Amino acid sequence: MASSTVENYLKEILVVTLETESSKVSMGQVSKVLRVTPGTATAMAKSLERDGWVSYYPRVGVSLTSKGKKLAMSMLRRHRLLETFLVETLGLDWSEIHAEAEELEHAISEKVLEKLDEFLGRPRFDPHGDPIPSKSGVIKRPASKPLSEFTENMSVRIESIVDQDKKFLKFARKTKLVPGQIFKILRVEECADAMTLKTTKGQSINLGLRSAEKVLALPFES
Amino acid sequence: MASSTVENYLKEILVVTLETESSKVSMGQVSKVLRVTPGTATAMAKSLERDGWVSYYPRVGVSLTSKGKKLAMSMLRRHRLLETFLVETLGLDWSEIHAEAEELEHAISEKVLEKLDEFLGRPRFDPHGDPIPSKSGVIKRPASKPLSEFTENMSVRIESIVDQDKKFLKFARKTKLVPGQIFKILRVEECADAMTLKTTKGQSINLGLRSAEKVLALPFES
DNA sequence: ATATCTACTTTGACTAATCAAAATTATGTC
DNA sequence: GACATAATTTTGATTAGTCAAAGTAGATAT
Repeated sequence: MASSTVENYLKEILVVTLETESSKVSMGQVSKVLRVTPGTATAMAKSLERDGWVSYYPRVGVSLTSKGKKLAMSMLRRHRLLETFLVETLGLDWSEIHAEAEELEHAISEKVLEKLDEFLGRPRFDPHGDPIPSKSGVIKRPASKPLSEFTENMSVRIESIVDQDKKFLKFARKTKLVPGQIFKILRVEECADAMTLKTTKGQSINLGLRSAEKVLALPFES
Repeated sequence: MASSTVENYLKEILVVTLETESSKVSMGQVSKVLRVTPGTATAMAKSLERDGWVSYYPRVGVSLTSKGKKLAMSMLRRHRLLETFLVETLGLDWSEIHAEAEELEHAISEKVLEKLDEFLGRPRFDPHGDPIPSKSGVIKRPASKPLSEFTENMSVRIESIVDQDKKFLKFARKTKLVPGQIFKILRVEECADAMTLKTTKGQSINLGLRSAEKVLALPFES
């Protein structure tokens, strides 16, 4: 049985793998996302390898084995289903569900998860718009890309917010920068490092490009 | 912050305290309910005392401090609310919810618990019929007593099943020996160590006195 | 009152997970 | 190519929680 520490390492390694689209994750990245010292990450890499969760290439990084990937996917599924439950059923605030799900995901059994999935109507996306892996570990990621990569006059549908920073999530919610919303891109000012969006109702938002990178969207044909 | 190990020790100490109605719980009992060696229980007693959760009287036992009792009550509340949720909302089987709640109770935050309580309509009893402590830690226990202490021709209302043994719970469910049910006591045969009950619908059950001790009931005036 | 038994405590050892700080190895610059 | 810098690994130490086995204290019995 994997401890919740192990589950966390595997899940975060998977998330970084998906984000960077390279199979090996460096110890530096691991130690950063898990907020441990580099030495701890190295020690953990060895013990994860010993137990068959990852392959460890000294001074290069780790990559998930198929056993490791399976567990990591299952963690992602737990996390996202729980987030959905917390928002949809219990009405918790969008900005606070991440930490809650982070705890619960280690405690919920497959059986309960299955019932929860059923109860929620087998949702395919969580409240952030991220896809929920299926029971068998398949994940369908729509080809969304950061807002910062769209050009003027395009219409977009927000898919997800990459960042988990509380303040940013609060801001995003206030300005309706949430999954499902449609925006038109009014202006992109590369030199001023900013872009202006408009909702269908006419409200406009100014967004720094730094922030725009954290918001994934799909082109929207109206 | 208390670890989930500490939470478990405190909760079980509280349960034993309530059951035996004596404030001190011996190390033997602690080691038995927590399934650890006696040495481990002693070591833990010391560290619980160091952190102010219990008072430890060597060779006698431990008793909860008010701080310890508060946390233990909160654990009991979590446990029973979660069991209620698992049965009422997710439709899990009565006999399997204990173990599930045992895990989840350490992961759920006060905030989520509060929302869950609201969602469930602030229930006062869990599916086993045990009272759910209020947020402030108050527990109302009706004056129920074991079935074995009732006499012939009395009508009783089942309040709770003390035992957590899976097989017994399965049997109890099948024979409708569940909280809320009304039975009439047909016969008590002290010498044969058995009693016979009858549901309002006329079905009868034979129960050993050993088992009858595990079923708490209230007198029922029809 | 002494022997015995049972419950409890102590001791020594182990694993998982962590940190700090020192040692090592790549990487990049001039 | 030598040297500085950044990333990684090693080493030594700590804490929580556990067990096995040896030691001790109280209670019980004869």
